[in-house]
Amino acid sequence: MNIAIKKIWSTLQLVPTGKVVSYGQLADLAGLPRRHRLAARALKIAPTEMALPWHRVLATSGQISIAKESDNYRKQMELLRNEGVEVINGRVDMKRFRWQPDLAELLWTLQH
DNA sequence: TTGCTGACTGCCT
DNA sequence: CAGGCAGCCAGCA
Repeated sequence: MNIAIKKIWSTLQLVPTGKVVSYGQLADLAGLPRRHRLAARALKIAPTEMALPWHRVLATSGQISIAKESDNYRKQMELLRNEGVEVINGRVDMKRFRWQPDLAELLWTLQH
């Protein structure tokens, strides 16, 4: 499996409960600027048994980026609400819920 | 190699 | 706020 995909997955594990990131932000944090579409692909092909917090990734607009009719769409909304993230009309207020780690937090997280 | 597609973005109407 | 669209970059036929 592609090393870039693995970076996306491992970076996603750092996103704390109750916070969200955009695809582009996730790629940036993984050290892969301009690879937001790769981040999307990484989530799509991620094995279920990895138990990644895939639901904490949204479009930069705050919209859920899955087909509204799909089971996963409903599941993502449910998972987010379960951890305190407000979802209104399929959209999250990114100003309030975006994960914005500062350098100290990132370093701490990477050590544990 | 070429062309098309997509769980994306930013810009412009 | 909703579309439309070009740019983007892997994966796949």
